[in-house]
Amino acid sequence: MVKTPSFNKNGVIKKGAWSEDEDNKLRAYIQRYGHWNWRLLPEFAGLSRSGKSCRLRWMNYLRPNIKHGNFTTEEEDIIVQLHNKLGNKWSEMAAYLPGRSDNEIKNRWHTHLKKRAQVGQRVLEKEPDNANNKEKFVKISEIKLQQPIESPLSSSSSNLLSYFFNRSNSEGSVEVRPQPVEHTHNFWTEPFLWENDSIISSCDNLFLPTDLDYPAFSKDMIMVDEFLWSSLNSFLQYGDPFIN
DNA sequence: AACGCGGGCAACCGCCGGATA
DNA sequence: GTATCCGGCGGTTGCCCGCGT
Repeated sequence: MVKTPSFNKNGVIKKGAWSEDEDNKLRAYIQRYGHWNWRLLPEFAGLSRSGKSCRLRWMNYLRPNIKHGNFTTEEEDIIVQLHNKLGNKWSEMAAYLPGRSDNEIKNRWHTHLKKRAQVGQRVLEKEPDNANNKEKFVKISEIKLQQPIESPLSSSSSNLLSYFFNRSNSEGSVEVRPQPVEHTHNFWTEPFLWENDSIISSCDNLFLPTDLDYPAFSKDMIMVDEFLWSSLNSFLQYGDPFIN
């Protein structure tokens, strides 16, 4: 965690690295209510951050199934190949690399792969007939890309819902509606403000698998994760926040 | 041991496009 | 048609850390 100065003073938007406490607040809030409006979210979640900052933190670091750490050789090869085809379309590339955020891919490109690609290009220009080089780059270009994965995690709440319902319909229309969690707070009448850290830490467990009846027909629906379920749950409990 | 430097990465900034009133 | 809001995206910044001298 990068240390940074804190500017959290009465109404001042805080910038810089996120603390563990802030992460917990954001995670707990989104797991429970989803991200219905990024701009208003920090106020309800008790965070002195901009909505954009919250969104970025969630997308790049906190959301479930996000991968951190070293890229595999295969992932790097895919990035190089995708960059050849797409250019700097980091978000599109991210669709091909499950668990990797566009920011992470972009960083990886700038810190490692850009140089590698430039060196490779120079070698090819200098020694165009070198069989080994040709073989190497042909090999990379032949990597069979998977179809981009439609990631519900990078979509809006409403898209999440349509994703969910489309999937369930196409899977045979099994009744899979999760059981709503008993909320102790009413989202629309009560700001979601934390009173102390003990509450925050306990809220990490707000959304346990036992709160819902997971569908048995599709294992990967579970992987769609708690966030989708919580969004759906909020929808079922409170209706569409954009209509009400 | 102290210092400088560059790499790595998280986070910010500004712009753009879509949706809505 | 226009203004406004919001989310998303890509470029950029700035801080930390490890390594070399």
